[in-house]
Amino acid sequence: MINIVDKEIKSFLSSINGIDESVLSIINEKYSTTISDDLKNGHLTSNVCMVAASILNLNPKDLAKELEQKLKKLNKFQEIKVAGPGFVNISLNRKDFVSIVDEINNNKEKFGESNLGNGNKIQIEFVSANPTGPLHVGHGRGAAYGDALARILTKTGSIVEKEYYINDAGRQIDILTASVITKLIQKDLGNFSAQNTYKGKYIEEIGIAFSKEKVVTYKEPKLIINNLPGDAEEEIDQLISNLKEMDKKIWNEVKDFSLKNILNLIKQDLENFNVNFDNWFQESSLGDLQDPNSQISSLINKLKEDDKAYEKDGALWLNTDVSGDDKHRVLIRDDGRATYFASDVAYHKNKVDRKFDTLINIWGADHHGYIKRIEASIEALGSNKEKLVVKLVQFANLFKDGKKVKMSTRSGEFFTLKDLIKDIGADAARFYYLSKQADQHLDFDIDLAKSDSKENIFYYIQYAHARIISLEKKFNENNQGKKIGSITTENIAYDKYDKLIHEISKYPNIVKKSAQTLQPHLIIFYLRDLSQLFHSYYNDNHVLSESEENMKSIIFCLSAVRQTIANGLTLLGISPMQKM
RNA sequence: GCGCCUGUAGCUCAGCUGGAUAGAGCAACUGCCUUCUAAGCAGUGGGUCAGGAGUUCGAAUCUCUUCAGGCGCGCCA
Repeated sequence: MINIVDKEIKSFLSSINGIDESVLSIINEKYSTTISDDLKNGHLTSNVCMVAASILNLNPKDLAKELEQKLKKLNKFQEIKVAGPGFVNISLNRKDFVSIVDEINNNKEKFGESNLGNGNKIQIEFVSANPTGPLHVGHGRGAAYGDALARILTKTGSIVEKEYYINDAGRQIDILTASVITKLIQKDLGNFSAQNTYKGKYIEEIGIAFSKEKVVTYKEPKLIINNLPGDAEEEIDQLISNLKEMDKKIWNEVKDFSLKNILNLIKQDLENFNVNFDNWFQESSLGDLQDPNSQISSLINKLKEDDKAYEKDGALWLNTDVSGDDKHRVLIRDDGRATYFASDVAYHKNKVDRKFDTLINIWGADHHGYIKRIEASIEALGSNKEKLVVKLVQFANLFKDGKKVKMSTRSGEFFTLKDLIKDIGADAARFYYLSKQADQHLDFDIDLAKSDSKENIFYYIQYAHARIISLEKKFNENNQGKKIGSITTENIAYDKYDKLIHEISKYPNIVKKSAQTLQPHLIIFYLRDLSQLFHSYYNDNHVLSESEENMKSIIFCLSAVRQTIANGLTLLGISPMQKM
C-alpha cells in the first residue's frame, strides 16, 4: 500500500506549479511515507508536504489538503486526514490493514527479509582478540555485536563474510610463550616469576598439558634468569631472548602448542556463545620482511613504488595526510623491523584485494585514534576509504552484587566470557550486550540479567513468545484437526488487537533501519514494545473462551506476533524460548 | 594542548539524516491471581532534554560556545 501512496505522491509533486527536476529529486530524497508510530495517526503517514513546503516556500497545510483530495479520489483508502503541521495520515481498509497477518504467516521466518543490500559483498572483522588468553567480557560485546550485524546484513540482502584476525606474530606471543615456560619450570628457577608475564590459571594448565607430551628441562635453568634488568619491560624482553637462545627447539614447540591451545579456548568460547567465523586470518601468514615474496614485503614495495612511503631518520614512513591524521606513521623502524601498523596495512591490502564492497572493522573504542591512519593506508593502496567502516565498541562494565567487577588481564583477575555464559546463559548475555548502542558505555548488570521482574527485558520478551506458544498448543489440543486458516475481518471486536497488527507491520522497516545504521539495539527496543502490547492484550482478553470463529482469527494473529518476535530474536542470535 | 564520544525523569536508558502533547522500565504510591504462565496487566505522580546563543514555519535532534564526565594521542601491540 505504501507503494501506491508513494506513486500518487510523486505524481502529485510533479503537478505542482513551477517545480523542476532537481527540486523534485531533493524532495524525493528527504520525505518518507511510513507506517505511523501510533494508530491514532492512521495506518500510514507521510511528511511529504512539510518537506516540500519548506523547500518551495509554500504553506504545508494547504499542500496537504491538495494531496488529501488527490488521494481520496483513488478510492483505495478508508480515510485520509491532514493533521498537525501538515502530515497526511491514511487509514487503510480493514482488508488491507490485516493482510500483513497473512503475509507473516505465509512467509514465516522469511518475514522481514529484504533486498536492501542488493548483493553487496561485506566483510565484518571482529573480536580479533590477541591469542594470549581466554576471551573476557569486553570481547563478548564485540562478538555479540559483530555477529548480530552479520545476521542483520545477511537478512537484508548483503553477502557477509565474518573474519577473525589472529595476532600470532608479535611480541605478545613471545610473552605468552615465556609465561608458559617459566611457569612450567618455576621450581627450577627458584620460584621466579617475571613482572610482566601472564599470570592466569590457564597458563599453568597449558604448561601441564604440554608437559604431558614432552618434558621440559634446561641444563642450567638458573642462567635463564641470571642478571635480568629491573625494569618490567626490559626484564621480559631479556627473558624472552634468553629462552630463545638456551633452547630454540623447546621455545618453538611451547610457542606452537600454547598458541594452538589458546586458539582452541577462544574458538570454544565463541562456539558456546553461538558465534561462528567464516575465516580465521593469521597475521603470520603475511610473512616477514626477510622474505622478499611475502605479503608484507610486497606491500612495502608497492607503497615505495607508488611514492606513498618515504624514508626519514632511518625509518620508513607512510604519508597519512589524506585522512587528516595528525602525523605520519612509521612502517619500518630504524632497526629494520616492521611495526604492528605495517602488518595491519598489509592485512588491509589483503582485504582490499579480496574485492569486498564494504569492510566493516569492529574495534574496541580505545582504538579510535587508529582509524585515520588505517583510512590513509586504504587510500594509499589505491582504494577508497569510504569502503572502510570502523565501528567502535565501548567497554562494558560488569556489575555483580551491586558492585563493579574489577578486571585486569595481566594479573589474570578477570571475568571471562565463559564465566558470564555459565552464569546467565549465552542468550541473555547476547541480549544485554546488544541492548545499548555499541559505541556507548554499557553497564552490564548480572543480577538484573538473572532477576525475574519486568525490569529484566530479556525474559519479558521471551515470556511473550512462550505465552503464545502455550496458547497455540492449547488451542490445537482443543480443536484437533481444525485449521486456523486466515484472519477474519468480521465478527470480532478488532480494536483489541489492532495495535498488535499495526506493530508487527512495522517490523520490516525496523530491520532495514537497523541494517542501515548498523544498530542491532533498535530490534531489542522494538521487541520490547511489541511484547508490551502483547502482554497487555493477553491480560485483557481471555482468548480461549472466545467463540471458535474468533479464536481462530485471534490465534492466527497471535501466531504472526510470535513469528515476529522469533524472527527478531533470531536476528540477534538468540533462541526464542518455547516455555518458561 | 589536540582529537573522538557522552550529558534526556531519583536510577538505567530510548528518541538524534529537524516534525504531531519528549517515551519506556525500575524506584514511590493505587488497584488486578477460584479462568489461557502474576517473569504479567491497569493507573497516579515525576522533565528549564547540562547552561547559553544561533539557523528554521518548527530544535532533544543542526551550528557555535561554556561547563561536566569518559577515552585516545609511541619508531608499543
